[in-house]
Amino acid sequence: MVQKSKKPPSAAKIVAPVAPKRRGRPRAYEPDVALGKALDLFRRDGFAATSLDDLSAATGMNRPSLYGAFGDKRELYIKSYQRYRDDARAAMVDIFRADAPLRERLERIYRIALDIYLSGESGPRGCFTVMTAASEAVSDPDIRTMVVEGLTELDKAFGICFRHAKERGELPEGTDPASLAHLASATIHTIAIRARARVPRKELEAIVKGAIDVLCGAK
Amino acid sequence: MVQKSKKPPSAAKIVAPVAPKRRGRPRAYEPDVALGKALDLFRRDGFAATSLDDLSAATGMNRPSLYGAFGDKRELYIKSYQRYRDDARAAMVDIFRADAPLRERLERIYRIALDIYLSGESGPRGCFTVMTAASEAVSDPDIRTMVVEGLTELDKAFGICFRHAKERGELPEGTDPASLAHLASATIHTIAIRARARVPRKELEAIVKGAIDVLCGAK
DNA sequence: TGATTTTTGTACTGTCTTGGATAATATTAG
DNA sequence: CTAATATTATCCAAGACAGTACAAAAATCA
Repeated sequence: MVQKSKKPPSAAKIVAPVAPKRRGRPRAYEPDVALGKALDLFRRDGFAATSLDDLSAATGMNRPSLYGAFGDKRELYIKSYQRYRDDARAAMVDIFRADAPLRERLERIYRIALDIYLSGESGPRGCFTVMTAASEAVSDPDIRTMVVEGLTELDKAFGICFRHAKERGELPEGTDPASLAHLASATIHTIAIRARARVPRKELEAIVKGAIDVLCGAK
Repeated sequence: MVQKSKKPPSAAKIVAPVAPKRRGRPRAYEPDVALGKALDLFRRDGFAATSLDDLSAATGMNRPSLYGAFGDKRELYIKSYQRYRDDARAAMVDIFRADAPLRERLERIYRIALDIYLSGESGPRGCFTVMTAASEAVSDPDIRTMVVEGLTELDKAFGICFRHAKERGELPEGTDPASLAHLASATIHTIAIRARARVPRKELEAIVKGAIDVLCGAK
């Protein structure tokens, strides 16, 4: 009922990005940008400290519209988190798939991570997973599942990186790609936390540089 | 006024743990254990989601007593965080100071970290700094300062570890102790996050083991 | 004993909170 | 033009919330 099918089951799914001629009064908001605003709020203040009034003000939608579009607060939070993960994945997937030397790939991944964590008008926004979702994860099984998925996805992506590098001889024979992958993920996590504490980008870049040196087996 | 001197300025500071014969009605609570209960709540639910009623119920103190003893909610949160840091430091300082081989020191540190993060009746409690304090750090300068202090303190402790190890020849000549220290801290952070997502101890121990292998330059 | 001091217990205030009910509005379908 | 439909805008209800006022209670001091 909440998410009722938006169209009568038409023969073919039309992917028309424009005017499917909906029936009633037109929406005064764009769901995508509204969700983006909600994401920004949740990311800055967390679940509990973000009120529906805040969300209403930020999205320009009034309360009933919010409910109609996204469900209750928790559903909106989860949809925001999904959006965040989708965005983050989209920003990194090309680099993970790219056919570049290990060091270059790592440099590019961490540069993007820093961009994500440090952007934001009212201070660095940090990582949704680390800053707010992980907190909710203890008490909310659905969020917990998403967090675990996100963590293992990152581990795996790094894992593939290091395995490739080892196969190409970029890494010494004895190295364990899985361990290096976990350390690479850990570096993501530590800079997310430090970014949130307003550690300046220069320092974070130094930490990243040191980590890359170790992970690439340089000296 | 909040923290008024508890005794009339006596000649010598008496460290008597018993009955200094206070004047009025005796307290029905012990400040230390009450603060511990408050810490547990804040750690589980974060600042915003923890209400004064919750705190009142958990500590057994009623609202006015809470205010009298610890100040308002934010002050109580900060005092809880200080308590957490004191406890964590106390649990690790001996190991950091101990004169043991690098690998053994790391193993002991991480074992204690896991104990801290995984304990708790209603699920793993995670790390106060990572789970809730870092979130508040963007908007609250005082908390931010405490978080940064905590992070750098850990970095430094690990830094001393690795520098010692290098001086003793436990590490190859080219290694950079500061980078290894940051990776050791990052490992602390990553297990704190994963613990909160209810990743089982076995897996966390495997991650730690892999990290130690890399950090000790094994293989 | 009576005065003083400190803490407790109860009750209160005004604000904020989530979620929803209702009516007005804007569009399409026939 | 009329009916159907989807969205908006306004308002409301019930409860949670932080913080405080005030009197009763329990101790020490003189």
